[in-house]
Amino acid sequence: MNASEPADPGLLALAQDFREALRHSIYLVRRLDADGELSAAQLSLLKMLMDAGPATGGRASSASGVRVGEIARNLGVKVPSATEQIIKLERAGLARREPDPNDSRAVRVTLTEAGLAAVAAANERRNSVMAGVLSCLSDDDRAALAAALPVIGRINATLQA
Amino acid sequence: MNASEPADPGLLALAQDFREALRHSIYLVRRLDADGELSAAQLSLLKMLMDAGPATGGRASSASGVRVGEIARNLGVKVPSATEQIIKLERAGLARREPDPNDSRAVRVTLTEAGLAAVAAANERRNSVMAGVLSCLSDDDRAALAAALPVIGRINATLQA
DNA sequence: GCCTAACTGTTAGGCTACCTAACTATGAAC
DNA sequence: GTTCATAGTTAGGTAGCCTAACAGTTAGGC
Repeated sequence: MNASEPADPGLLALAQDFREALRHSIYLVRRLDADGELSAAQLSLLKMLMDAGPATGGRASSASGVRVGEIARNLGVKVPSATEQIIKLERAGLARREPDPNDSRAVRVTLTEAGLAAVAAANERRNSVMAGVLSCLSDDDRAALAAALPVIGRINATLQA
Repeated sequence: MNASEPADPGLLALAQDFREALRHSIYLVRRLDADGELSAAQLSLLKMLMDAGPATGGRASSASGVRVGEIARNLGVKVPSATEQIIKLERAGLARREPDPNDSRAVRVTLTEAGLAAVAAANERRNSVMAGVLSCLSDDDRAALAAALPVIGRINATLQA
């Protein structure tokens, strides 16, 4: 984390390779997201609502839905950016915005039926495209990829904090 | 590649997990690219010039530098987008645009000294940040990651074609 | 009680990077 | 030497992000 250390050369090489892999992957991601029905940002937001949907984090005391600030933090964007996306989704009938009964400053965002269906459809479509790409790999390659995904998840989780 | 096939459930699960990992990784990438000196798009372009720099692809007959169309294809963007970035880099003194001696329609883009230095500096900085992140992992995790990178590279190479 | 401070979200304005469509200029084919 | 294809640029538009400024709500200190 500290730039003042010289850093292990092997670690730097891995860092470089990983960066390179991610850099090239944006092309893949762009292709996946070019299916037109839902933008990457919007799908991420809807998915988040779905995951955290039914019961917020929470207790019976907490109302259903996710707060705007929480959404922003989860997506790694600032609050105004989240608001913008939420408004678009609301206009599209995929999400709903309701005042929080416990805190009138806050807004609770929930998925509509249509939103749930849209997430499912978009995910299915993108997954099948991705599966098509992965089907060209060898079994060993797929195993190596599968083994690394939790690691990448761990890396991303670290940053969230 | 074909949506009409039902597709192996295991493959679909892997596809979903991989998509998820990439989706979360954009946060990491954003952090890495937020160092201000060079945008992600510009660094990618400069890096490409550096990699393909000295001798295009080519023979002695081909002039030095990379053509705009080739740059666009390599970055996975359309030609006007490439032109836009190239012009910015040119204005910043990091790249040079010269007419192709063999084909007056074409333009050859090359790195300047300053451009080379900028790539090196930006890369170093980003690598050390990334290394910092990776240093929090266990040895096993790093090994798993290292094993998967060539696979991801293979996936990306497939798409390029 | 009330005034200030902290917090939640929206609005306004601006930036970057991408896109498509239309154009210019050169090269190649016949 | 037209005609067609190719290489890049220009013009205009969109999505998604940002910061700064704002409005409303809650919580604390006195």
